[in-house]
Order: sequence, then structure tokens, then C-alpha cells
Amino acid sequence: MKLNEILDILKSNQYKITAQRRALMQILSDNHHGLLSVEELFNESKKLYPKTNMSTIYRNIEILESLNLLYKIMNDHGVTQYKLICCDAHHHHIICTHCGKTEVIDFCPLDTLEALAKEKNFQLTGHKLELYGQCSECIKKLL
Amino acid sequence: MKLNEILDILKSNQYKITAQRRALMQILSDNHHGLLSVEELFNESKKLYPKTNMSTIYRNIEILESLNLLYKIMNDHGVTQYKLICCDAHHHHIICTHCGKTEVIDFCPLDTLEALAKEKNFQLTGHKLELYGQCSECIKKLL
DNA sequence: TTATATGCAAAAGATTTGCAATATA
DNA sequence: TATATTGCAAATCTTTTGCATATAA
Repeated sequence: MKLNEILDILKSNQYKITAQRRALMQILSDNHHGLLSVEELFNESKKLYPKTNMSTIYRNIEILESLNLLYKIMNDHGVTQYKLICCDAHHHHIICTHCGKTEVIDFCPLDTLEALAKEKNFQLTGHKLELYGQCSECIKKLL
Repeated sequence: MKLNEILDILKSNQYKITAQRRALMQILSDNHHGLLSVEELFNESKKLYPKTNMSTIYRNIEILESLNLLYKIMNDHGVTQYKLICCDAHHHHIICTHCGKTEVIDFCPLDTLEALAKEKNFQLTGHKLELYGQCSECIKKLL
């Protein structure tokens, strides 16, 4: 998502645009690479606005989550990582377990999932499909 | 998985069977309901062996994870939850977001996922497919 | 008997909160 | 100016660790 889009969403929800908030949104918006931990978000934000405080990062993550703008996972080491949810169509990711790089997967078995949920008498409200592996660069590095 | 199976795996890996360990394994083994948090594992274990300590729970979770016997997710509230991995065929779950109940889903689009990974030049090492919804009992309760 | 496991308490790490000061709109 | 936001430090919560003691095999 572009920076301006996020800022507009925030504004239209009565949030003010501060320098520290803008820095964090910039980092999230620019990040096409992968998933970022709170600490990474903090460190990157500081590069744009050195005074940023960790509580500010947490508080803004909370806001983004409440607006359903954040995709959140726990990696294999138990670290929570974030990424902006793209505005475009629903999709899934393949995630490099070595460097954290993600790519969008253009596949979703939603119809099947809905049928399966119905079979079990569950009302399906969401689903998660994540692929894990090693990207080509990391495979090279690891050889 | 049955209690004896887990205990056998532990024994064959040179782990001793203590009362607190047995209690935890019992809880995990008996649990066909859903996913349990560390705190729940602790409280349930205490019912079987009151002296059990929280560190013991953590240390045993660590062992089970190292033996790849535990399925671990972070729920929507950021709480880590566990469940024994069944020995039988690879499968996925549908999870009730209200009560935590899980049921096994007999579907996996693995072939497709492998093809997708190949397309992206990723070496696929794993994947996660989880369905979230509300089970029939909870739907009734929530009405 | 010996290696492993445990309890306890302290340490480490992650996240949240209260409050006074600051900055946005 | 009024309200939301931030920084700071303390509080809270979760998880890990060191070490002496206890226990399984």
C-alpha cells in the first residue's frame, strides 16, 4: 500500500499524522521485502525519525491492527512479524524462512475450504495459507 | 496421540518419565478439544500433579517441539497455543475462534503448492493451512 | 549411583500503561 | 486552543536460566 493511502485512512479515522507515525507508515509502506518484527520496525523508523520511541511503535501497530491493515504472523522462532495488508485481491504468501522475503501466491482454495467448513458445521470466518521455504538467493548462500 | 506412544517416544530419546512430565503428556494426549495455551497446560497439569511448576511446563514444551511433536499457533489475541501432532497422515485443521475447538480437515493442496513454489524459485519446506470459524455449538450460544 | 529433571527465585525479554509534556489540526 | 500523541519510566506479563535439590532408571 502506498504511504498516502495509509495516511488517508488514518486521517479519515481521526488520527493525526505525526512525524513518528509517518516514519513507521513509510517503513511499512516501502517494505516489499518481507515481514518485519517490532524491533525491526523500531530500528527502521528511527532511521527516518531518530526520536521515535518503542511505545509509539507498539501503539501504532495496535491502531493498524484495529483498522485491519496489518498481516501478522509468528515465525518459527516465536517472533511476531508484521506486514501491511495489500488493498488488492485476497491472496497468500510464500515466505523465505531464512531471510524473511515474501512473495504473493496467486492461488486460494476458498471454494473447497467453504465446502469443508460446511461439512463440519463450522461457519467459516477466515483462513490462513502460508508457504514456507527458501528463496533462490538464500539457497545459493546456504550452499 | 495416546499417552503411551508419547511416553515411549520420550523414553527412546533418553528422557525420564517423571510425574510432572507424565501429567503434562496426559493432558496433551487427552486433549481432543482444541489448542491449549501454556497457562492452560499448566493449570490442567496441576490438577493431575499439583506440584508441577511453570518452568517444567516450558521445558517440556521445548522438548516436545524439538521432537516435532507439537503443533503451535498464535491465536488472534497473540496467545501461543499448542496441540500434539497426530501421528497419522498430514492434515490441517478448522479452528473455532470462540471456544478453540479444532477438527481435522481432510484436504491439502500440496501438489498445487509445490508447483507454485517452483514458479517462484522457492524450495518449499513447509506450509500452513488453517481454517477459522465458529463451531455449531458456539453459533447456538452466540445467538 | 549417575544423569536427568525439577523447583525456586532471579533475570531477561516483550508488551502495556499512567502521566506529564508536546505537537497536530 | 483542544485533543490526540508521544516519551519516559514503571508496571506487567511471558519466557528463560542458574543452581541446589530431588528423582528416575
